[in-house]
Amino acid sequence: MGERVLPRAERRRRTEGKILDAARALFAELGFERTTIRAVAKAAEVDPALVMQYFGSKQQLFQQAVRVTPAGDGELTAEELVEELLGTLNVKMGALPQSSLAMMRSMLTHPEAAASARQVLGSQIDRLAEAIPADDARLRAALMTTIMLGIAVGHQLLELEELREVSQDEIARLLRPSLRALTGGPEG
Amino acid sequence: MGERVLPRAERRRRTEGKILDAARALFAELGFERTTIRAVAKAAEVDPALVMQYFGSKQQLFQQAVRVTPAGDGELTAEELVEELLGTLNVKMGALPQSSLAMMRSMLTHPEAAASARQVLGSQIDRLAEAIPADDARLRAALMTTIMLGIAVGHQLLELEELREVSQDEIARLLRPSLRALTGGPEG
DNA sequence: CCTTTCGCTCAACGAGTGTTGACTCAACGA
DNA sequence: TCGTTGAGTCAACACTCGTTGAGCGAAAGG
Repeated sequence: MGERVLPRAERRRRTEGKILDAARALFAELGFERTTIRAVAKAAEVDPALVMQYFGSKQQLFQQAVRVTPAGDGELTAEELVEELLGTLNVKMGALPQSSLAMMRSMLTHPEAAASARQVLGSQIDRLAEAIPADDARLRAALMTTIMLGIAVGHQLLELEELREVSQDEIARLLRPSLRALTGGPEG
Repeated sequence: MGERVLPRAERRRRTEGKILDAARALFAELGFERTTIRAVAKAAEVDPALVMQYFGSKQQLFQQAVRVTPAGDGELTAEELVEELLGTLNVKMGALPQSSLAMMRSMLTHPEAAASARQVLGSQIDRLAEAIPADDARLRAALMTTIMLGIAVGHQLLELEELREVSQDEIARLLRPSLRALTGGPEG
């Protein structure tokens, strides 16, 4: 019945994938501490010992699960910058990748997730700062980044109803002037 | 030397206070999961069993530790509203109360802390919405609240250097136009 | 064919956790 | 003065967790 016998390499690849998917989902929902190897194994329909054998430790499993693709590069104008930030909002609304949610969920309580978050946010700040023509560009970039962080936390993790019951377009429309106010200009 | 004998009631009061202070500090630094009853007891120079005897369970100790004083009331204009938000920033910068930090630290990973955070943020949203003359007042209030949440998380919990190395006044000055943009007016 | 490799499971260990009950002893009340 | 209360301690239980090592059975390779 459909249960084809797979070559070893392919079988391994699929099992690893199932474990990583299960780990990402649980880390994203519960955070590092409340997620147990046993629960991951059960969700992946696998023995707990296999998870250890493949990933070494819970810590390394977490690292693999939250490994994130570095953001793009390229010169930006201030306006493009705002639209890009609001664009990530679109992604966030629908389905921010489980790996990012997993990192965010644990960033306040798991030291390694915190370090990872600082690095991701830091590089986003660097990127934004390049596009802001002001001597306090880094501070402005940091404020824009933490603003988006707050929205993501409130919407995705705390699931505030006031944000959940409206469309991403409406949020983007209201947020645009607030971000624009930070993109530069001495009167800002 | 100086170790006066205290009446029972006073002695109890002080011991409870020491335990609560230690609990708040540890919950604020480590979050709910990583904070152990034993560590709280050690920091309070007390036996772990006494913590249980006084507070019933780790859960109830946490509830007592994060119990927060409800925010003030009163009518506000839109401008006063922005200044009040930026004012809480001043408090946050220096020493946001340990009880609030404890709640925030755990709000992404501890269900009860999440519920408490939703309630606190929700009542702040209600309060702000009353001062905003627009039909999407609640959404605007929610955005302002999550913006401040993002700043607090980035500054107090993630300790982003870009925010830590500047004064609260400078942050307030840059943030003011962004918040003003949300206080009302059909032009967004 | 036989041997080796390896995906995978089983059972267990050791450490740390929240929590409990029996106990000690000084402050209290009559 | 004497029994009672209650603050505080000690040792342990029951449980869960991450982690490990031995072993099984099928695929791989010659």
